[in-house]
Amino acid sequence: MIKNVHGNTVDHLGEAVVAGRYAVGASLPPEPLLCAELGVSRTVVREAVKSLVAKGLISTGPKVGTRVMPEEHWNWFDPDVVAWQSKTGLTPGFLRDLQDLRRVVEPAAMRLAAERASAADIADIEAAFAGMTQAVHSGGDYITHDLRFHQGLLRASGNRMLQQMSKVLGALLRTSFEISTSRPDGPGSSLHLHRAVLDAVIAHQPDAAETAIRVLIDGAHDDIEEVLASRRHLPKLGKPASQLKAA
Amino acid sequence: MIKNVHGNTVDHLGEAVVAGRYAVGASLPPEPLLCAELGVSRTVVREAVKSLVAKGLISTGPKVGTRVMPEEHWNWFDPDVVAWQSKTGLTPGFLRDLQDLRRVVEPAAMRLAAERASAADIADIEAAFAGMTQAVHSGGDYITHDLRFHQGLLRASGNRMLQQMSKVLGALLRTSFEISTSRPDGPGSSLHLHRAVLDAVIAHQPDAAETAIRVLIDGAHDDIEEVLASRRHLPKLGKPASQLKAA
DNA sequence: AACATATTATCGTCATACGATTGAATTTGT
DNA sequence: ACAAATTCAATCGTATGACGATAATATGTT
Repeated sequence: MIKNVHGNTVDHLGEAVVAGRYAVGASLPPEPLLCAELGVSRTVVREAVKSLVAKGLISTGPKVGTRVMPEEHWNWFDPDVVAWQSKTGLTPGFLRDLQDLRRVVEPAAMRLAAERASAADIADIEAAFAGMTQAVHSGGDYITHDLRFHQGLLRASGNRMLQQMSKVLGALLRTSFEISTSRPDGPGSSLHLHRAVLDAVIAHQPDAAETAIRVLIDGAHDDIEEVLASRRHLPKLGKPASQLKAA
Repeated sequence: MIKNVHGNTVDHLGEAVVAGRYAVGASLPPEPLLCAELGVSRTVVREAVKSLVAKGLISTGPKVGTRVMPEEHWNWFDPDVVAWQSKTGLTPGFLRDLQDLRRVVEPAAMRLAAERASAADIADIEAAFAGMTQAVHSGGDYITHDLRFHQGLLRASGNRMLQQMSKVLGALLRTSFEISTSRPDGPGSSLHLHRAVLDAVIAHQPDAAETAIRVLIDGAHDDIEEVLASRRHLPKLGKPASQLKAA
């Protein structure tokens, strides 16, 4: 998946930082070294560094170098940051944060969606649900449609901030999906739960929508907590960071 | 407030984009023109542009130029983006989004804070509250301490994402403060409401903490809705975008 | 008119040079 | 010997010029 030099460099450095390859507060190699390591010009390295600064991952200064900022300064709602974290492995702590967030945000968002969803919103969500159904029955890409389903619901809330959380929550949904596929019936069992949410939104019933999503969330929550408890000795979940080479 | 050439350029361009100086989908002037306008080198312009791309405000491409992305693509949890929006004027729609968000997030965060606040967290919040008290009695900077108060509470929730919302919510708190100062007693009347929240958190009483913050939020909510309703003819709130010159 | 081709505007990348800042080493004074 | 002022040096910050890559537009051909 080759994009362009800039994008690759940002990804490479961002992933390295998020993966903890450099300790918080420590300095990255000086620009000339990074140029040599990555085989790109200083221009590219500098612009990539500026991108990471814009995402709150690092800070720079003359003589002081490029240092890793503390994690609470990182922009955790940035899709790239979340993607890098997902790629290097979701820590239990991060998963717990995501679950807290989801339990706070999604029920409230479903209420709003039930009140304000437009016809176009509904159509999008219906299409996503159709995709989920088909994926369960005839095989196919379930998770993509699942993400679109939840993303559509968040969008239907009509709130810019709530909508932006779909990218972050997506990381949680993906993990939850991976877990559910490893059990009998897998995602199929939750199809009707999704349908209940959508029906409530279509019927403009905030209470019912909130209740329905709570059932859905609690199920996923239990699944994840179970895995978290059983794998307590393992530090991380998700795809391990493997090939860190680029150039 | 001169910082450095890069920071000024990012601010200038970011503010211009957020202020809607260029229509969504439209192109900014080509790099050479921007260099001339801002009186900086192409290096600076390019790095500034990359920073804005990282925040989701714009996108670039050869021959296509640098175009403004649709608002739902902007990273609304980025402190800079929020600051630029606050500076150019908070639209009623944006304020409503913020209020929705606050009503969803803060009560839940208070519950978590009541369960997990550490001694250090409490000390921070107490210090902020002391600052608020002093500001009311002997005059001083109330809003700064108020922001620290709420930020401390969010931090005490122990959740990375919740904590990051303090910057965004800060824009709402500032507006709410500006409104409350224009009435008798101003912020003084809400001092005991803040105290109630803090006491509940110290006593580890999630229910009480949630109830207390709800009272606080509803008061601010009513104030803002009142202003929004009475100023319906005015498009925006907050400091109007005035000096857009830099260089 | 439809399609293939050439043109061109604009960003993408590279290379080099020098200025600015700041942490650390060095000197100096007491 | 210790502290304060000074010098030094590492690293990022900014400027400039050049050329390659890409894609929208114009041109030409069938």
